[in-house]
Amino acid sequence: MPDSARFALHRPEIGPCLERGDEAVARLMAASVRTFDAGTAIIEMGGEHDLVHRVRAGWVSRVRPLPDGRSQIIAVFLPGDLFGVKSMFVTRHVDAVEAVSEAVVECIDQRALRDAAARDFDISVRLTWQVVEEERRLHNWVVGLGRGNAEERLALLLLDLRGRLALAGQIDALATEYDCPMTQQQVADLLGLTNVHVSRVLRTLREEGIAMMRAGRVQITDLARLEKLAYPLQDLFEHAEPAFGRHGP
Amino acid sequence: MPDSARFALHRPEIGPCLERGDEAVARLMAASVRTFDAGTAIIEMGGEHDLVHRVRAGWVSRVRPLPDGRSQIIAVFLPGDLFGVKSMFVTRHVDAVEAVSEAVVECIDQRALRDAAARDFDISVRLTWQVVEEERRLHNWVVGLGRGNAEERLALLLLDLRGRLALAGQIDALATEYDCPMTQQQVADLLGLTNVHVSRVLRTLREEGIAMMRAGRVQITDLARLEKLAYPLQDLFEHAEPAFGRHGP
DNA sequence: CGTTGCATTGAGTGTTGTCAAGCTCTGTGG
DNA sequence: CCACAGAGCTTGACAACACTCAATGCAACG
Repeated sequence: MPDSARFALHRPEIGPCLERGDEAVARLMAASVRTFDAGTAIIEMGGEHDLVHRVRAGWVSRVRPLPDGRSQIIAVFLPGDLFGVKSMFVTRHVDAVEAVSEAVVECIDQRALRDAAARDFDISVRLTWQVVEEERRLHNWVVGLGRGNAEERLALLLLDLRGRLALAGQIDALATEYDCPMTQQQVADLLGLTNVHVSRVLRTLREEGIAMMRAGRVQITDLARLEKLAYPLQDLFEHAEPAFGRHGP
Repeated sequence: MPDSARFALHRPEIGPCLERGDEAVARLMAASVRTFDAGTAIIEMGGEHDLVHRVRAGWVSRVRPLPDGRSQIIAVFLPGDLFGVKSMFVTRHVDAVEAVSEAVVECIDQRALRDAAARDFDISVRLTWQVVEEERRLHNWVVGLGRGNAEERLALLLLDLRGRLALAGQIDALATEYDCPMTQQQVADLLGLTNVHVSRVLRTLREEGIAMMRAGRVQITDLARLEKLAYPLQDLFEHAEPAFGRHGP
């Protein structure tokens, strides 16, 4: 699946390292592949668990339900992403992880992965990249939620998903449409809005001829204007720039 | 400075490990202590740098200014916190780090720290703890920004700062007041609000006899009600639970 | 052919932002 | 000692944005 630029980096020498690490991780996990229906829990909230997961196909989300019924999606994981890397250091997890679409997920015991990382430097690079990349995305997301209005957040989301799907090799880098299995309620929980308002903002984007999101598919009809909308929230340095080259052996 | 519970954990056997690691890090950094005036930049935005920092005294913030003048504070670091740990893996940083109050900060080259971590397991535990803890805080913050109203966010902030200052040994664990050098504008940038609205919400908290924030000092006058306000956003498992006990030597 | 889940729309409300003015406090220079 | 400037905080009037509630539409599916 991953061709050349599965991991886009400013330090090109790391690319092959990450590629190999990713393949090695996938090989290690190949023994334990499971499929989850859309909407089912992959990791229960509040439980203890010792597994590091990797998305093989489908979309997955980290969700925090509030005691009063509200809920917030904290992150979305796409094919190729690792999640629960934190399991290597923390046993108890406060949020649930759910399948957004039908999802194929593989996993490995955190201890076995740690041993593998100790033996194979590529694997440890791959793990670290995931953590650093995740923190970068969280920072961007805090900015979007804190300072973006509904239109800006939605524009940012559509572009972010496009970019990540392209990196994951799911779509062409220049593609202007892609499948998106999220319901409007899920988009709302991710953007910190209500489903009703998401519907309204989508309507204006549609009427303006900028983008459409319908029947599980996103179509960007005016990329330039969409980017202009999201511009204030955009991370100017699109991708992290790991300095693994400096690592000793 | 740090007495018993500088690091509150569910796995008590890690406590000493973190204590020792923290002291070791502080010792390593003792050579390069600098003082910054309130409002000055510690790390410039967009620059490259190879330093991992530690706050010795004062408050520090990671801030992302938007091109149109808005800005969002992504994180606040208190005495004892490490920041820029990411420097060990990434050279370019997209946000600035600024002193909120006059701040005393020490630092070390990321490479030297990595070598030290390889030699001293306590140090690597301390570093990992910082990263995991930071991710946990970001997750909580995304929930607060996405789903909390102004009052809930402010209540959460006041309690969060209190808890962290207590862990940092700056105040007593049961203290109901503490110094807070942030201006209302900074609080607004942190909470994703305007300074005007922060002022309004503070007034209601004051009028209700719940809490006050004036002249650089926070006084919580009705802790129970403040906690009730923040309750929906509260992380039910207050502190991370590192599984370092599983580590091999 | 209902039922169910999701999306859409409208009307009314509430929270938060904007703009602008005035206030308090502090430090500075006359 | 006073006048002044500046920064930060407060307040009010108003506008904008997003939410709530409720009704309807529209598929997919049994």
